[in-house]
Formats: sequence, C-alpha cells, structure tokens
Amino acid sequence: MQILIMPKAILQIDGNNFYASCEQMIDPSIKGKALVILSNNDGCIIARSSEARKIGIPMGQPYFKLKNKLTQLNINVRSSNYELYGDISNRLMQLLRKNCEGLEIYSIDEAFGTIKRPKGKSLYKWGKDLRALVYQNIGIPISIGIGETKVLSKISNHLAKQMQNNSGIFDIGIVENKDRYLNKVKVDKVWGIGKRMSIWLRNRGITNALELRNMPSNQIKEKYGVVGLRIQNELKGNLCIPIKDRTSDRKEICVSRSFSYPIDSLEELNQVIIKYVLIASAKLRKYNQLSSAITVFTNTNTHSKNFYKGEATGKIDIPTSDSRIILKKSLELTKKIFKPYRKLKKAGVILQKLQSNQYKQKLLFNEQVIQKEFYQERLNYIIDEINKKNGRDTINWGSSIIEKEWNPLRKKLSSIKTTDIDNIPIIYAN
DNA sequence: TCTGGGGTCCTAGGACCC
DNA sequence: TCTGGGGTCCTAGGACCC
Repeated sequence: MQILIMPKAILQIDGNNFYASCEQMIDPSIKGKALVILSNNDGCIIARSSEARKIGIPMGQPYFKLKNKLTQLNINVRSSNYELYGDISNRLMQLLRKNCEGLEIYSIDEAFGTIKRPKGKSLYKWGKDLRALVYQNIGIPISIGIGETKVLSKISNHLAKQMQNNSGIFDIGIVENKDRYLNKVKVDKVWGIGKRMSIWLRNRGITNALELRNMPSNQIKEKYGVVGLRIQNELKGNLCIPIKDRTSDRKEICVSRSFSYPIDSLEELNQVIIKYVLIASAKLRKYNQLSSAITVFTNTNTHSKNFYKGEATGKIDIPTSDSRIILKKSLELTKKIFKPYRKLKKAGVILQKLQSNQYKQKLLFNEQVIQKEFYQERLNYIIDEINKKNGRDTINWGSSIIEKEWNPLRKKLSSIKTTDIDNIPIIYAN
C-alpha cells in the first residue's frame, strides 16, 4: 500500500444517485423521471433517482411492499445491473485520476482525491470545471466536497448537495464562517459516526458536527478509543486518515448471494459454493494476490423463527490463487456447515489473509512439482482470459455446472449497452 | 410467497512464549 | 497472607462504510 504525501486539499467526489444515473444515461426515455433500482433477487430498493427521492420513496425498503405504490405513481423500476455500473465506474475513475494529483477509489461511485491549493484560494472554480468535464465525457453528474481532511471533505460534499446554487461543489477549507456550517451538519451525518455512536453522543447532548469537534476528547477516547478520536481530530482539520492507493492491497474477497429459492441438500449447496469460489479466485488472480485462508458460510432466512447460520474457516498451507486448491478446501468446509432439513437462503465464501503474489513462496521440491504448478497457473490464466473475453461462464470447471434457477432473479434488467457487443444500440440513418 | 452484497478497521481475550 | 511482567499472534465479533 502506498500512502501519498500529505496534501493541501482533500477532495471527495461521488456520482449523484449513481446507479440511477447510469440507467438514465443509457436510456434517455427515463431521463428526468422517477426511477428506483432493486437489489439482487429484486429484493430491496437500493437506489433512487432524485425525482423518486422527491416523491418520498424510501431507501432500503422491500420491493414487494412498495410494488403497488410504485405502479400507481408510474415510477420506473430496474434490477441492478452491476456490469453496467462497474464499467461506468471504471471510466469515471480513469478520468478523475487524470485530473487529480492522488486518487483513492473508495467505492464504485466514490473517490478521495488530493490537489494543491493555490495560496488562500478557493478550489470552487476548479471543481466546477472538473464536474463539467465529467458530465461531458461520462454523462454522469457528480458532487465534489473539498476540505482539509477526509471527514471534512465528506461534510463538504454533504453540504454541497444541499446548496441550491452551488452546482454540487463546496469548499469548506476556505469559507469565512466554518463553524456555522459545521453547526448545520447533524452528528449522524458525520462520516464514521453510525447508529450506535450517534445514540451515545446524543445522550450526552452532542447533536451536530461542531459540538462533536468541541467536546472533551478524553470522553470520546474512553468510549470509542482511537477510532472516535480520529474522527474528532479530522473535524479539527488534522489529517489522521490518509489517502491510500488501494489498487492491490485488499485484505479479503467475499462473494455471497441470496438464492431465488431455498436450498436443502448438500449437493446443491456444494454447487453454489463452487460457483462463488470460482468467482472469488478469479478476482484474486485479477488483483495479483494469493490467499491462505478461506471461510464459507450459509444461513436460512434472517427473518425466520429457526434462524440458522453456519460458518467454517480453514487454512491453506501455501498461499495460492489456484481455483482447484481453493475449491478442494472449500468443499471440506461446506460439509461442516451443512445442516439437513434447513431451508438455506444464502451462502458465501470469503478468501482471507491475502498477500501479493510477488512474494510467492517457491517450492523447494523437485522439478515435477514446479512443472505441475506452472501448468496449473497457465490453466487458471487461460480460463480467466477466455471468460473475460466471452463472459463469465463461457468455460468452467466440470464440477460447477449449475442449475440456472438458483441464480438471483433480475426481472427488470436493463441491457448492457457499454460492455456487451450484442447490446450496442443501433442507430438507423435515413 | 417476497427483506442485497461487499468491504475495512479495531478491540478484547485466549494461547503461548521467555 | 502470597500467585511476575512483558510480549506476540490469532480469532471472534462489533461497528461502520458504500
């Protein structure tokens, strides 16, 4: 991991209503209209266009509860199309990287950047130009918050979204009356303050960012240790959470899904675990990393009475990214967590203890083993390449043939116009 | 009938070592 | 009566994030 040199200004950039904006970008017929995006299995609402937000459609609600209302109000609905969002995200991040000094990609729709601040000057104009450039090239509206630390730039972005005339840009690093702005931000909107902490703070009369910044730090430290202290320090303008280059230093890789219908046999559970292991180990190879521990887990419906959760972890002696070795281990673990007569609703695998493959232990054994390892690596590589070109399931291990029906439902999926050649829009010229 | 998926970081406590 | 002190490593679980 590379920690970048302490900068003068931190930027926090995010795509507005990112999933909804992506959908609206590829389908002009829903531009400017109310739209919601559903999670896997079309379960919950996980994103809304600003129009849907204005109407008062809540976030995180189960779709089945709101289905009628959405139809009545004529609100557009889409299943989540992660291939599309991932592709747009890559383009966005590439453009941002070109225009910032340092960049930390924080999530699919969000990044922290660094830029030198011209002495005592606001970066508002600079941000406005960047925003225009992104809209022109990617077609997605963004917001930019600027401040001295990550926590302050997050707050700045939050405020930017509320200011009608600011075009989604705000620079809290240079404003005259900073405290007045901090006073406006509710304490639970501060980055790093979640449900538990905000209840604790409110019980002590701390309701906004300004009060949090000014409260005695020993109280925070006693209750929330360095984590709490860091947030307070960042509010004071002292950079404690560095900008990181996280392109290759993931700590774990998790692949998990809910099934479209419950599973109750070991064979079926094995099948889905195999599928998830293959996705996870391909990711591992993509990031040039090796894993030396794996966890598999499964559970029944979280809302049911006899909730069951099984979890097992196993070590892999020599760190690897070889699908076959990881598969073998994961199936041993699957046997441990399977319970008959339980209607399993979800399962997943987590690859842990990741390390870079630059430091791979060389085997000390004979030539034959090295040869075998070499061919194994080639085999994995070739499978990845073929799947990258032709789609994830083009070629696969014999054991992973899977019944389609377990795969999550996406009834209202948009087509993938930017990543799939068959879906490229056709324009007819007269 | 129906309730997402993928991460990070920190701490406490146990096992073990000298 | 009295029961060292310091350290590391690992794991489970909490809290938070998008």
